[in-house]
Amino acid sequence: MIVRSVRTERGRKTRAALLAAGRQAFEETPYDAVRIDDVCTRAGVSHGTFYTYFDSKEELFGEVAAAVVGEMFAASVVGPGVPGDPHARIEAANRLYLRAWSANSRLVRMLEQAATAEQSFAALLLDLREVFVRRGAEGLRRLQEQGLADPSLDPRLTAIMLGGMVEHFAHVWLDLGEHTDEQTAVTLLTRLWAGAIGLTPPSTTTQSTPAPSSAAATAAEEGP
Amino acid sequence: MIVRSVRTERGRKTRAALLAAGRQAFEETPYDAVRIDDVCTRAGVSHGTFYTYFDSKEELFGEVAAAVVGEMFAASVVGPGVPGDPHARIEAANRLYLRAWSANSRLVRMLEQAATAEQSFAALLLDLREVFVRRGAEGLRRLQEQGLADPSLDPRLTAIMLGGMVEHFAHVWLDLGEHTDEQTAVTLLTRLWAGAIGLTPPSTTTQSTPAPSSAAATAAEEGP
Amino acid sequence: MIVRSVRTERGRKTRAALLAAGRQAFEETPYDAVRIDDVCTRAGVSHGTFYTYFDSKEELFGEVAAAVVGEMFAASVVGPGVPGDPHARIEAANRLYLRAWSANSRLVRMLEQAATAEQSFAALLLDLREVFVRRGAEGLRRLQEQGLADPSLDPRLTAIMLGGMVEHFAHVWLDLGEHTDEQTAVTLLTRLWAGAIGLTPPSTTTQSTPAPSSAAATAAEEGP
Amino acid sequence: MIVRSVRTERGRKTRAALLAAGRQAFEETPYDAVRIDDVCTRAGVSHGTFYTYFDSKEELFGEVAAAVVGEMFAASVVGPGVPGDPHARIEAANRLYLRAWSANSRLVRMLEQAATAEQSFAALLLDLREVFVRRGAEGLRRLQEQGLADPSLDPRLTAIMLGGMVEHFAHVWLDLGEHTDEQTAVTLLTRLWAGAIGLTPPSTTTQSTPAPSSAAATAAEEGP
DNA sequence: TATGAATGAGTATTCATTCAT
DNA sequence: GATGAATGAATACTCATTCAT
Repeated sequence: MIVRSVRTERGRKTRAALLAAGRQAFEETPYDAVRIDDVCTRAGVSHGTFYTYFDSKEELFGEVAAAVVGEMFAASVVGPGVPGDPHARIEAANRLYLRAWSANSRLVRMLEQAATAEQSFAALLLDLREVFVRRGAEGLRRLQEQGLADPSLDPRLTAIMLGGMVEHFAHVWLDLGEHTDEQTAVTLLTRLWAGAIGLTPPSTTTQSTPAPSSAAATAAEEGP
Repeated sequence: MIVRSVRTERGRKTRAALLAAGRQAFEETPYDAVRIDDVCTRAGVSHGTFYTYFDSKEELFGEVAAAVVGEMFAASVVGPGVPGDPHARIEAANRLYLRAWSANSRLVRMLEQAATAEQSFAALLLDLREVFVRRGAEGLRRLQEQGLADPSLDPRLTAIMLGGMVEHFAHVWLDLGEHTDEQTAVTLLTRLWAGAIGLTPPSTTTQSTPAPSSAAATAAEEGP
Repeated sequence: MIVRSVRTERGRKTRAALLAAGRQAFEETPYDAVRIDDVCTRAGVSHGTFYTYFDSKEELFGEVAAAVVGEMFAASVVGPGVPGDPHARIEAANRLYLRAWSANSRLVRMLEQAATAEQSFAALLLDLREVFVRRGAEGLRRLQEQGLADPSLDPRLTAIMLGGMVEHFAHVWLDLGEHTDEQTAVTLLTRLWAGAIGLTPPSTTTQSTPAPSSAAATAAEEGP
Repeated sequence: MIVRSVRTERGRKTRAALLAAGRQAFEETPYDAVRIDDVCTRAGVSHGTFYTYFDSKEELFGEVAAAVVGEMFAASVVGPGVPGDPHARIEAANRLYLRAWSANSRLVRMLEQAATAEQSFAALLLDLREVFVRRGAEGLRRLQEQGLADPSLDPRLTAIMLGGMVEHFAHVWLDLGEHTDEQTAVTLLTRLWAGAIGLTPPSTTTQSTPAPSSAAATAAEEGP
């Protein structure tokens, strides 16, 4: 079976079922504990059928991971209508960041795990991280240019560190069970982030608006 | 072999060899890929001998992990002779923090992985994290009391987030190959940390306040 | 492979081959010495295939034993056309009894052995024994009602003892190599059995009593 | 260690401890499940020590079995003062027979099991059985000579069958949990035995004694 | 395409036995 | 003699993958 491309409607459905079943399985079960039989059972197909569509568990996981990463890319995009207030924009970005990582926490962990064994997964992971890093660095650079953030900070390294703070918190919060609510977490992450980059206090910028977060409600288009 | 307690010098050496070999193996190989026979070969004993000292791979890993966690506890203690300057003390703490996690990055990742499957490992991991969180929260609280840090920050949550930033950076830096040198990393982490908590710049503060140095004297063994 | 039900003809054949091979192996080899690989080799399948149909050696043995017990149940039924003469009927029953136990002597011994370790086997064994005990007790009770046997004998206990005599003799005869021929054995067992229950000699009784033959008609399918 | 004969007092004690521990273990545990380590633990010696006294588990079991068989030989001897009444003498013999087999039921079963694998054990078992068979055949022959039992019965085969009845009942009674008390069992076994060999009813012999069993109370010296 | 039976490499684990101390 | 650490042969079992139907 060399031609893996699906030809018929029926085949497309089977493939989709296997992918969905695989994603479910990888979310619930540690990587090595995921059995192809489990996936097939969930998908309602026989074991032999799996190999019509995938060469191995690795290939299946690769596709699942790529799909997840694609979703995270999409989710990370701050939509149009972002307020001008930098603080509100950072908050909006942090909320998206936290949600994106929270939604796929298990699978990202698994991807990290798989990355230690397979080069291709490591590359996928780096790609994923790079998107967030670039976005963060870009936002910081813009603030620096506007004279709103400490200009001596290295944008890339700073974005890695502060982005890592958010990403890591998503893990601690969801996987390790640290108790807090999203609003509290986002607010604090944003304050720390703002303080860390020396963001000129909103008091100067938004003198008349005591509630930056209310402005954030209609926010977005791009990260900080 | 029900009695697992080692009775002779020879036995103690063999056990130590197995532990050392296990640690090596767990550092180099993904958890599920570690074979008991690999460990035995490294330790220079037959595989039957393994079961004289451990019941399973899990038990071996448990001991290895406990040892690593113990080392990290020890390494996280900021020793005496630290300068009284809060900024310098944060930097010292961050350096220790980064080194502690860097040195055992692989094993901690593995512990996280193992924690998803075994409750006991999850508990060990929480203990480990808690020590660092407490230390961080305590340091922040002291600075707040001294009027040197933003008093409105929740100490625990802030410590989790900023500690996570350091911990996560250790991972990105070492495991994912982000290029930078330790000094640059520590300096930046410290600046971000200090900015995040609103640490009053030393130059301004230290002049008129004799407090920091005297306070530092009684806090010499604790991080920020 | 959770679904153990066989779906195809091929599967049914393989399963049957494993059962047959297992029965052979258990007949030739002490229980603990039976290797799953031996069974697979006899059945001409790889050892992986074994686990498609059975979870363990115990499960295989359970099915083999159940089959044997089923056969013994069937073989113990004294068919129609048995003479009405009680003595002749006891003889017929003893012959069947002896043959049934002789044919499966090894497997029954093995079942006894297995029963010391596994509760389910003990239950199977008790069931098997109970069938023969009931049949014997029932036959005796009928003879007692007809005034042909000592009415003071406890039917159940007597059946256990005399049945045990036959069962045990099958073992001594076949497994321990006591030399004699079946006819001699059956004749003697029958004389002892008849004497033990005080069976009224047929010559004396049958003449004036039309009962035995009529009674035999309704007891044609039951042993003594 | 070629010389296995024990030289010192200490050695004799250790050996005895191992034998006792082995007997206990073999009584409680199926043959293959008996671990040499168990035996050593019970005996309070280290594993290595076992091999100072025995070559293998088989050798140990051989000695244990020989000791048990020796005891059963001894126990089977009906002591002096046996009453002349044949019925009482049969009862006394049956009681001894039942007790001897009951006391060592588990070990005899194990010996049977071991006999299927090792020739030497089979021989030991045959020896044991032979003693009881001889004794039974001899008793029957005597009764036949005295005109008290059916002279047409083959003494050896009859003794095997009736002896088997007792032996087998001991097993069913003790190992399989058939409920009854010893007195009931012995009385019934004796009645069946007596009836089976056509023993001339006591009424002829002990006219004035309506309670044969009371005479049996002071019985014994030899079997029937 | 789908099925599910067959395969066998790979791994953990047990335990009798040996041997240095 | 006694100890207990070391050995490794023997075996059960799993599961990804192949293949005939």
